[in-house]
Amino acid sequence: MITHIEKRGTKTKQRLVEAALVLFVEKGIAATTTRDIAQAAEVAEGTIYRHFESKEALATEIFIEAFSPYSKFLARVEKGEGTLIEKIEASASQFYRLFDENPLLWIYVMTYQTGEASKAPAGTATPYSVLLSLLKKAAKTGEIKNFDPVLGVHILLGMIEQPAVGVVYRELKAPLSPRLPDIMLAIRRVLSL
Amino acid sequence: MITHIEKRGTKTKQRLVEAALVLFVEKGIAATTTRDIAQAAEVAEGTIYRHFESKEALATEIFIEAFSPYSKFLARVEKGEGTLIEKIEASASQFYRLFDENPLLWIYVMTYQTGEASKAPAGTATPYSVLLSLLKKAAKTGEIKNFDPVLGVHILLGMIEQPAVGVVYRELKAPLSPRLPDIMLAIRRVLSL
Amino acid sequence: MITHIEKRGTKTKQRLVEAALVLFVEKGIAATTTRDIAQAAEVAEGTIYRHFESKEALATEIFIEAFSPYSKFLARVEKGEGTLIEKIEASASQFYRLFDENPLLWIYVMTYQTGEASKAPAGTATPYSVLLSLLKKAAKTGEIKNFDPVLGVHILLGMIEQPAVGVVYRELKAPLSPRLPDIMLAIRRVLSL
Amino acid sequence: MITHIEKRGTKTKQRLVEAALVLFVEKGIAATTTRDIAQAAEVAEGTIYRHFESKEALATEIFIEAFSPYSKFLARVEKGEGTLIEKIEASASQFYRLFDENPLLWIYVMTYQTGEASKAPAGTATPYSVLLSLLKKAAKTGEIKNFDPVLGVHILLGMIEQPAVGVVYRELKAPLSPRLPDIMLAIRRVLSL
DNA sequence: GATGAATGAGTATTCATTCAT
DNA sequence: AATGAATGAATACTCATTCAT
Repeated sequence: MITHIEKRGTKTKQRLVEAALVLFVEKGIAATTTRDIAQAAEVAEGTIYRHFESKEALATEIFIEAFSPYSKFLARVEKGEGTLIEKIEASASQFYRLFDENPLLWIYVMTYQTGEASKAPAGTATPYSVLLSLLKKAAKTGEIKNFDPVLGVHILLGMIEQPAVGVVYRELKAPLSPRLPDIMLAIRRVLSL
Repeated sequence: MITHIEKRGTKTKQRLVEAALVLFVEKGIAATTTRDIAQAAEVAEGTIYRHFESKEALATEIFIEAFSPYSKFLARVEKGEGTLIEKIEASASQFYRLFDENPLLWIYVMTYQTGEASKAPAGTATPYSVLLSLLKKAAKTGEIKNFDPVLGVHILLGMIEQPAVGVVYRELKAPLSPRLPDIMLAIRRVLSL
Repeated sequence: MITHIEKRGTKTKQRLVEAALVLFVEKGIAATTTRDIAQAAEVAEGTIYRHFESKEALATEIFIEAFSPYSKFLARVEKGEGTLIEKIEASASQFYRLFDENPLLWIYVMTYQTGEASKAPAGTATPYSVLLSLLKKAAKTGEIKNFDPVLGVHILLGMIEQPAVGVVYRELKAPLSPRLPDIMLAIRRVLSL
Repeated sequence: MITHIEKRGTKTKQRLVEAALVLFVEKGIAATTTRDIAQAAEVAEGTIYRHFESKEALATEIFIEAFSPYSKFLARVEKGEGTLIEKIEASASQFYRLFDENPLLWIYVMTYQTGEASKAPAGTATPYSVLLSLLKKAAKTGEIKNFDPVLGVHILLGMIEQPAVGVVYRELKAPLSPRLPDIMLAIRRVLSL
């Protein structure tokens, strides 16, 4: 059957991505071999190269595939209507929603981003870039005061992202979304809003 | 001449550690080759093995050497006198002091710790373990209220550690210690203290 | 063409075994490098590891492959019908037959056996174990007299195996099988049979 | 004290030889590292090179030191007075005497001799060369009959040397010298003398 | 004589990638 | 699309040997 063959192909790629993701998070990209990936996905090693140009390309594709929709979401939030705190909440809420759907993927995204620095094309909206622009604007309008925006961004980023690390290391129970109100409360206090 | 007296052996080991540290942070342990290290330290590859049992042992030694004194410091803080906020400030202050002395080393310690999970012997005091015990005690005495201590720990950890990441990626200017008052203010607000 | 059909994989493994055998006998296992083997077999060094887990595994497989059928043969002789001298003759005759087919292989087996002691699983029939059991039984039935069986076994083993060494060092002309009658005559004299 | 220093040197060389001998027999020359030897002899690795030009030279010296007096003994026996059987007995007797003094050394000599072929200078009297010349002469004088001398030599060599192997593998109890009469009886029977 | 740090060539083994089937 | 044998460059690590002290 034709559809069977079609699906086989699609499925194979999906299996490769899923297998690779687990391994990349577990042992890091460099320490994961193509053999590991092929075995976990139950395909031949050569098959990886039917779907991806290289191991690196596979790693990058997983990152981009996840990050780029979120980046677009962040760009929309930045340009949209709303107060500072509403925009921060929208960003964090979406991050936790995505994280809860696939925690492994987002831990991968978080470490990939810092580990390999900015493999994301320059100009892409990142949590850092968007938060920074929001805080700077709010400082200008007097919405917040007495704060170095760059320091503020890092404090906020830490508050939002570190709980995700907690979930992966089983210190915090999934899902993360229900924690949003508590975290937002803390953020509001920090910003005195 | 004074410099003439320095032992060759000690110097070589020190050069290896310094070269490895830079490379480990830059590209990760797995992606750093013994050849890289030897070239950077300007010694023969074989020389690495006169001072360390393996590349892994070198990586572990760098971590332990840095982390274990800080861990002992944390343990002393935990058992010592003082309010919650004083203890948090003491821990963070010491961390920033050490970080400012050698930012690379402490970025390495932070990533090594999470990357390879708990290569630190079980029972060792970590920022997470100490903060958790402090918050739990404070919750019991009513010093703080309405907070899941585990979530609280991750929020605080994020607030303290993320600025260090900012320094390494050149978003925040070193040194970090002068930022302590601002960060402690934010923490006090979060804890409503 | 018929030769076209031969599987590449099988051939490669066979070429590796043959190349390794020559080198192992010539210079010993330890002194033979994987590079030597690969060059002699005209394959890449990495190819060795597609067929064998390690150099040691290759060495062991060659030994087992040759020795284990002979060991089974010895076990059958031991349990079968016949006089002492008939059984000794059967064992020696089979050894010489195999030796004449591939002298190198059997020199390898002889040295491997003693060199690495008993890599052969315990309980395997060896020339020593079988001859010893035969001599002990014959001593009990009175078939032979006045002899320490253990000393006797070593004398007989030396008589049977040392001529094979002579062939390899070109002191005796191959094949060895035609020498069997003379050697058996000597053995009969020693045993006074 | 002067003599103390002198003896220290001599002792060091002796300790090196003894340590190396054990290791060479245990694991083979190639598989024995200079580090192994230095550790076993409790000296620094560099010290080996005060006493020997190379690891190979050390291995060769051990062999020559043991073998060459025996070789001279064999040459004297060959040229001396006596019947065939007396000369064989003298050779074997001396071999067993030396073997009993230091079994390890003589196992080493036996394997070194065959392993590295003829590192002994050409023209040196070896058990093989002497036995061959004796048997050939005896065949000419009619002392023995109906025998290919080369085959005969290998049979006799096997009968004499294999028991030594038995001792090393703990199948036969040391010392070997008391076995000489039984072995000579067997040899006499083989030669019909 | 003795040391032990240092070397550099070499070792077994791994691995991302290719390619004929 | 998929396979898996083959590759060759690279890897962590070893080792006999040297040499300043």
